[in-house]
Amino acid sequence: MTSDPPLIAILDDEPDIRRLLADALEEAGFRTAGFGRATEFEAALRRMTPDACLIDLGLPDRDGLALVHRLATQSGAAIIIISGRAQVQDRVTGLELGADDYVIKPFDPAEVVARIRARLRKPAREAARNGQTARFSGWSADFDRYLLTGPDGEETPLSHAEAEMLRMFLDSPRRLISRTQMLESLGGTAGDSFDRAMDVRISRLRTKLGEDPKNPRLIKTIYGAGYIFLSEVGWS
Amino acid sequence: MTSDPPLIAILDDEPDIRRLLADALEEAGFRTAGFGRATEFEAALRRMTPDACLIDLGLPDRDGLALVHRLATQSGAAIIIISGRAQVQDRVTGLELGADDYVIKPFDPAEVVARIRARLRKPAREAARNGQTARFSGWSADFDRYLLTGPDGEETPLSHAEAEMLRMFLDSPRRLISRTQMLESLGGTAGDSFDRAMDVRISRLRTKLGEDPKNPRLIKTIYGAGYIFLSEVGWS
DNA sequence: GGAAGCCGGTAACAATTCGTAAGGATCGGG
DNA sequence: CCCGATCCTTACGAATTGTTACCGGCTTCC
Repeated sequence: MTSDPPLIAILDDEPDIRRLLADALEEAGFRTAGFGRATEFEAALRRMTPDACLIDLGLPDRDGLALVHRLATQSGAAIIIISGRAQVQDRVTGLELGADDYVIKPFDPAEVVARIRARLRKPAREAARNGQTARFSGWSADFDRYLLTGPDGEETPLSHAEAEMLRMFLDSPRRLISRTQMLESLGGTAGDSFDRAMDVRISRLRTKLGEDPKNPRLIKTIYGAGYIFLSEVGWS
Repeated sequence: MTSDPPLIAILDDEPDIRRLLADALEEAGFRTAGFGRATEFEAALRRMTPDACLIDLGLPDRDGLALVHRLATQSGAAIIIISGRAQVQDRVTGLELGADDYVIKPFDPAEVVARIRARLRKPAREAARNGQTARFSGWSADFDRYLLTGPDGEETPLSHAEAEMLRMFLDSPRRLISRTQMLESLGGTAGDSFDRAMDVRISRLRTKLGEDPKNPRLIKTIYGAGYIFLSEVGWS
C-alpha cells in the first residue's frame, strides 16, 4: 500500500472504457491511473506501485498474458483481467497464470468496484498487526524499544532514523521501494545533498544487520531504481 | 491452512451439483466436504476449518447472505458464492458482505477450480515464495537475488538492467520480441542513441550466459526484426 | 553474383549512481 | 562548558550504465 486511498491502474486501449472505469473507481474513493498501451504502463511501474491492476487482454502492442504473469510474480498488486474472450478455457488460463479475478465484457462498473474491494480486503485483514515486533530470517526488531536482536541473540540499539527506515522496508517486504519514495518518506527532497544522507543511513543499517557489502542478503540495491528488502517478515 | 491438501467445503442443496464440484475438486488434488443444509454445515465447522467454502445462496433453511457474512468476519477461509441470481446488484451485495468471489449458474467446474486456486494462492505467495527463479537449459536465474547460476554451478551476479532484459525473454520464450517492443519496455525511444545501449545490454547478457557470438544458442537475433529466446523455461 | 547500404555487435570511454569513511553541526544531559 | 549521541555534509572511490566509434555481416537491388 502506498498512501491512503488505494491506487488502481487501468490498462485498456479504448479511452471510453478507461473513462468509465476511472469514474466509477474514483467515485468509490480510489485513485486511478489509466494507460492505453502496455509499454506506457510498464514504464510507469518504475515510479508507482498500484494496489490493483485492471488489465484488458486485447492489447495491440504486447501479449497480455505474459504481462499478467510478470505482474503476478513481480508485484504485490491484485490483478484483474478484463476480456472480451468468454471461453472457459481463457478464464482458466488467465487465472492459472496469476490473475486474481477475470471479468468478461460487457461488464458493470459497480461489479468491478465490488470485486476490487474484495481483493484489497483480504490482504488488509492479514496485515493487521498485533504488535510492534517484526521477525525476519533470524532477526527481530522491536519498535517500542528500538532494539534489534540478531540470530545469535545479541542486541543492538536502533537510532530513530534507522528504525524509521527499517520499518519502511518491513512494511513492504519483497517489493521495490524507489529511491524518491524513500526520500520523500524520510522528509527530504531528491537531488539534494540529502541523497547522500540516505545512503549513509542505509549503510549504517546494513552494518547493524551484519550485511556483507559486496553481497547483501537483506537489503538489496537496484541500481537506478531503489531498494528491495528480501526476507519474509512476520509481526507480533 | 490445515494439512497438506487444502480442504474445500461445498454447501449446496442439490446433490448432483455437490457431486459435480466434488469430483472436479478432488481430481484437482483438493479434499472436499459436502453439505446439503446450512445447519449441518455450521455444526461441522466446529470440527474442521476449511480453506475455502463454496456456498450456494439458494438454501432452504437459512439466509445464505447472513451465513456468508458470518464466515467472512469469523473464519479465515476464502468464500465463493455460487448463485442462480444473475443480477449485478446481487453480485455486488454478495461481494460487499465479504465473499471473495461470485460465480453464476450454470458454471463450468474447471473455472471454479481455477478460481479457488487463485484465492488460495495469494496468501501462499506471501509466505511460501522462497524466490522467483527460472530454469532454462541448465541455467537458473534467481530474480530475488539477481543471481545467474550456470550449468557448472558457477554463480554470476546479474545487474538490474541485465535482469530486466533477461526476465523479458523468460516471460516470452520461443517467441519473437521486436526491437521496438524491447526498447520501449526498457524505457527508451527508438531511433535514439539508446538503440546502441540496448545492443550493449544484449551483448553483456550474452557473455554472462557464455554465448558464442557467432552462434548464439539462447538469444538469437532475427535480423531486421528482433530477438528470440530459444530455450524452454520453467518457473519455480 | 557483386556492390551499396542498413543493421547489429562490441570495445573503449564518459556519465551517472551508489557506498562509505571522515569530519562537523546540533541537541540534550550532566 | 564538556561530552556523547545522532545525524548531516563532504569527498572520493567503485559499480553500473549510456555513448561514441568502428567493424563486420545481412539484405537488397541491380
